[in-house]
Amino acid sequence: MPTVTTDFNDRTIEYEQLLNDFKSLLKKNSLKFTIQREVILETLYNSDEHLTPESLHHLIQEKFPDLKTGIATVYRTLSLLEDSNMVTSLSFGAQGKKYELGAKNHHDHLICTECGNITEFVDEQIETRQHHIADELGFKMLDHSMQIYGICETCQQK
Amino acid sequence: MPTVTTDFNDRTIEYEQLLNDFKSLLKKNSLKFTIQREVILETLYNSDEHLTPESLHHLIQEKFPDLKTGIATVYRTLSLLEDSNMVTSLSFGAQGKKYELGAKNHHDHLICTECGNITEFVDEQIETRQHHIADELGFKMLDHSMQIYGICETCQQK
DNA sequence: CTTCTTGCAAACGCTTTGCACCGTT
DNA sequence: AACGGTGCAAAGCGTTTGCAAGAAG
Repeated sequence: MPTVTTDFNDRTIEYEQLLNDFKSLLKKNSLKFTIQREVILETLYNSDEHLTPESLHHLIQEKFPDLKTGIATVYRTLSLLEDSNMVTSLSFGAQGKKYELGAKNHHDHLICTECGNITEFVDEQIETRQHHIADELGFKMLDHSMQIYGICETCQQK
Repeated sequence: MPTVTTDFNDRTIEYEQLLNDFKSLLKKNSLKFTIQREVILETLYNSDEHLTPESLHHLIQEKFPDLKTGIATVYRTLSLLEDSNMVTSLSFGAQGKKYELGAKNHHDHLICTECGNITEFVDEQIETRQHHIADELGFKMLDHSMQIYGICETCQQK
């Protein structure tokens, strides 16, 4: 073994925590831990992209062709994960949703209207204000999402 | 004529401006001004709700049953209005979009996850930060939307 | 009279569901 | 053994489109 790669270790530990959370969640609800469910979680974890159910399905078919995972299972698992707040989604009208693991740090999104790419950001001032606003208006805040739409640097140069 | 009702006058003037904008838009693109298009704009204007294409269609069928406006026309007109930035939409995954006139003052949304109702708000601090963020990340900002999800006062009491 | 618009119905694309078989517990 | 999960194909549902008839310019 070469010298320890902290990055890799961090990722590994993070993933195992995630996997354990998932297993606990399943147990708590008398649901079963299956290979398909694990592969979906793992693929989400290893992707830096925001994935559509379809693109997630494709990734899984490429990496684990033997499993023959059906798209229905991908949808069912994503719903399960979203209901338990392990993943979050962004909506795109009739074009569906894109999903990402919610275990990552919270962040908001800059979406390029030309190429569809998504850049993440966090701004503490905005986070703080959101809590103030919900309080003022009598809402019990559960979640929030913010998207800035525009043209990214790359597309501006075209 | 009775004494002037400023509220009514404001609304009327506002609507006529809107209608003129719409007519200009159509003319500029060699499109035609039809009764259906006018009725869609008017119904959007007279609604305080965020409307789905379906609910907008229902409203129109109730108020103008003789027109027999088809849902396809509602969709086509909403797309037209959205493309020209006269209306804005909120996405709800596969459940579609809700539309509102964009001519109103800009605002963000508090969405109740229990009853689905939408409360509007504006916060200048957040508006300002959004511009800063887009600038910092090299985005040419075109638009943005922010939603806070939570449980509204009414639903908390249930 | 030309061109755009409309309503209708069919097509579409993403998502959900019913079912028989299979895997986990 | 019992119970939930899976893949498949069909159904669902909101949205879009092709087309012939109709209205606007």
